[in-house]
Amino acid sequence: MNILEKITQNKTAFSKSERKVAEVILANPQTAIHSSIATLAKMSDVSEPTVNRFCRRLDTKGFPDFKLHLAQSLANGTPYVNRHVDENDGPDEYTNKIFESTMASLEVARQSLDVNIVNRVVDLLTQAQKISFFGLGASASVAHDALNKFFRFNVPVVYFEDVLMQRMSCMNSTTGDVVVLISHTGRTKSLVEVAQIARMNDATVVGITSEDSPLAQECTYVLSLEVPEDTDMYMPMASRIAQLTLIDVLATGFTLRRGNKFRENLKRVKDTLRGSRYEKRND
Amino acid sequence: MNILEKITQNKTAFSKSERKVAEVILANPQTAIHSSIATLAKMSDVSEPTVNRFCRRLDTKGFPDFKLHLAQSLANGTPYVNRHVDENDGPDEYTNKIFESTMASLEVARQSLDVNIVNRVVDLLTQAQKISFFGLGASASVAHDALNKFFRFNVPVVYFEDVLMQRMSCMNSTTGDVVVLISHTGRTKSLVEVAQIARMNDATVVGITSEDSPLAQECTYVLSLEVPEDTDMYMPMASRIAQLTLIDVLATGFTLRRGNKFRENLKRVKDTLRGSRYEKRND
DNA sequence: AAGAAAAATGTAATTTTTTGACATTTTTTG
DNA sequence: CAAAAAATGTCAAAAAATTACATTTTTCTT
Repeated sequence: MNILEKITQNKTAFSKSERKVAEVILANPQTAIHSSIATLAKMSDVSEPTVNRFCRRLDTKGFPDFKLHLAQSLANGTPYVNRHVDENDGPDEYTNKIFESTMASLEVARQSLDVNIVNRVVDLLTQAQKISFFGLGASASVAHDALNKFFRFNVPVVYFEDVLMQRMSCMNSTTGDVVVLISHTGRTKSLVEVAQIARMNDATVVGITSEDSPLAQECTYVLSLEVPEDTDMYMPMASRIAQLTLIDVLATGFTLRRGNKFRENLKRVKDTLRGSRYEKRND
Repeated sequence: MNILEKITQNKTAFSKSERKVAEVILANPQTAIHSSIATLAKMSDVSEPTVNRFCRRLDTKGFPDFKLHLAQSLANGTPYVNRHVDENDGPDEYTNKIFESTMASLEVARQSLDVNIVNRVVDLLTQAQKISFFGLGASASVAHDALNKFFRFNVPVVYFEDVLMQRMSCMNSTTGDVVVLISHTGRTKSLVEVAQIARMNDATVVGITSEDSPLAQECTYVLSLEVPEDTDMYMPMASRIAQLTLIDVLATGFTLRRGNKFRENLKRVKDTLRGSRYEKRND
């Protein structure tokens, strides 16, 4: 586990002096990894062995080993989630915190994803007669995005924002149709009902939602994305971002599965757009 | 830059002994970060100062500093490979590659962002009489998402997918209105025209687009997001994800600026949604 | 609330690790 | 082939981290 999160979590279990060390490190981890144990001890106003004991408590071999772990936590690509925006943050701070926690959520999401199901869903999609993407509220824009991506593939794809339209669309579905439902919590009543309707009409229902949710129970396949809950108010909805990335994964899997001829086709679609754009200067 | 790549690249510039060190490190970087300079020297069959000199040649302060860099390179699991999806990737591979490249793009985007402009745009938004979010194609879903987020803030916010509606809406704009235009390339003709119309009608135009693009030229403020271009076909549109994250940043800045009473209000909106959801079991 | 036990912390010495100075070897170049 | 330059190693000094132990603080018992 990320050692910065570990520090944050264990904070209560620390002794008074150890907590002082923790504060200093959390306040400025970048400085910490470039300091010697003596410097850090002075900054925390404790003795050197205390810093050493602090390191050991976090299951590291000692101070140098601790620094290694810390460096890894700070490395690009593995930011830590616990960077919560608070009231007094300036633009610089909240911008960085949001980007970092978004990246961290993506990492968590990736790990929670079951690749086998991804593969099976890609299979399904390539063979589908019709694909529908539905979501409500914040997830609506994700469905919207999916529409955009899959539309280029020249497959029959459908998206409605309106619940009634979603229901009607599902009423008319048949075997071979795939309905993809997107919901972070998986507790939105109307969406669960849409799932039921789709299933009753022999469509295959794929849920992009959290495991064990009411929605998940109604789905044929569940692509579960466990993203840290947006506990506090400022927390951006990282779930959407994870969902979008998953859509990218599905779209990519789709393209790969369809093979070469299909990809050429895709290129033609891209070229068609050119007319609506200003040319790029060749500089 | 990733230090492992750096070693690979500079390999030719190294001296004979230094190359020996390089080999040993590249062969087993994990071992390297947990060894002392003495151990590593013995493994490479060179003297300790040689290892030290090797570290310095790579622009590090010394051996411990080198280990820190190395640890960071090793942090995100897959160190020195360029992560592009290729034809022969299995589900496991392309899933990981997409997640990783998305995270990497976010990092790049964050660094390209000018915080001062973020701050000024947040200012603008908090004082706006009306906020419009417009985008076309893939960026439409980003605008859609922005609508969702800002709608909760109980401010007059507008979003149209249709170009004609966008134009009409801008025709009617006045001083105090803010129009946010989203486009990765900034070369979509109709959107550039929308920007011109908005400006002619005294609206402030904010562009979320790439610097120096035709669209950027027409904007009052440009939030430039330099995201690696989707050069190859499989590359997902990471730009959207960066745009969404930026929307999160703006929304967060907005909330912070509005202060406490506003946040309580926000909580009430959230509570209202509860009726439409299945309760979470308390387990 | 006093005193004993346990836990936490600091001091100082020891050990380990890293670095610097300089000698020796190897390589390069005219 | 010799002289200069570069590379490498040896050894000692310096820096850093760790250990052992003393002192202080906290906790628990009576």
